[in-house]
Amino acid sequence: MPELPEVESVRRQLGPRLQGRWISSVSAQPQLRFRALERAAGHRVLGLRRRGKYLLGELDGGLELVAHLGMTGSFRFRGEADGWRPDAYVRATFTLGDSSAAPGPHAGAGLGATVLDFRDVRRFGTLAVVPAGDYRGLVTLAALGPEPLSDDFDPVRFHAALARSRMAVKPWLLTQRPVAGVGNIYADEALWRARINPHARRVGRERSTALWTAIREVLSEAIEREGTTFRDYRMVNGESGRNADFLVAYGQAGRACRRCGTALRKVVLGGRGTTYCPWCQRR
DNA sequence: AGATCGGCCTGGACGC
DNA sequence: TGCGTCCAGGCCGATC
Repeated sequence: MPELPEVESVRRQLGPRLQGRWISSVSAQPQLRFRALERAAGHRVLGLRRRGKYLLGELDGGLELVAHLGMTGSFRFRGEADGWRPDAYVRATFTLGDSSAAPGPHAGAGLGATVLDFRDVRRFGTLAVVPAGDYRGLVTLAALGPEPLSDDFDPVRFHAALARSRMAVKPWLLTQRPVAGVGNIYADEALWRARINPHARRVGRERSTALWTAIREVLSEAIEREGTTFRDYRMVNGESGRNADFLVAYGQAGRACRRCGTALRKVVLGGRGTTYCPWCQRR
């Protein structure tokens, strides 16, 4: 399930390949979560940024291509990465023209055209073309918290927000409001590291600072390993991330806690599987 | 207004 | 073998 490190790994491979290129055409299956995709045709990609789990493609003409990988979304270039061929799960296809070529109906349509496929088995992914920065209808993106690896993510403000919230700390993290890009895997990992019970509704300053640190560490380390692959997540070059072997909480229920040896417990919290150490992370 | 819950979507794991 | 059931979970809209 792509979270910040996975999306960042995709951005690093995709960005240089898209920058400066024309989108000559777009085709897509009708999807509930696709919006105005055809408006991207004839526009040039000026850059590819990431905010939380969102990829933001800056297009000329004041447009923006917003992409969210959902649970199973991935981008692949046609014919690359061991001869990738589209299958029934390719939901959208972008045909790209040269950096130098003028945009138009034929640009990039000839032999050697670069074709980018968006594959998404479970259709939880989002693709939308909007006026730049206009996130009406993308409520999570519009209210997205600070980037965890930037100076905008401040431990004092983080603690103040946590103190104001009356939610359990884990579902609160997953709202994307206190910090952008933390999903189920890295929430469990960070809470384990900071020794905080995922059900906790009150967290002291010391512990909240530990959580602030843990979030940054867990995400940075996962980026270095190019993300966590269980089954679906792949980078643009088709390779898996290498972080799965380093998880100490998520998916480890029943195994001995690395700190104290207690069997890790799995519960459902806010509708999501949650694994924690009932001893180290006691309330 | 903030918190909570159900729906979306599909393949794979599992039980009988 | 084959069928049915359950699970994974990010985001969004409805409801409390």
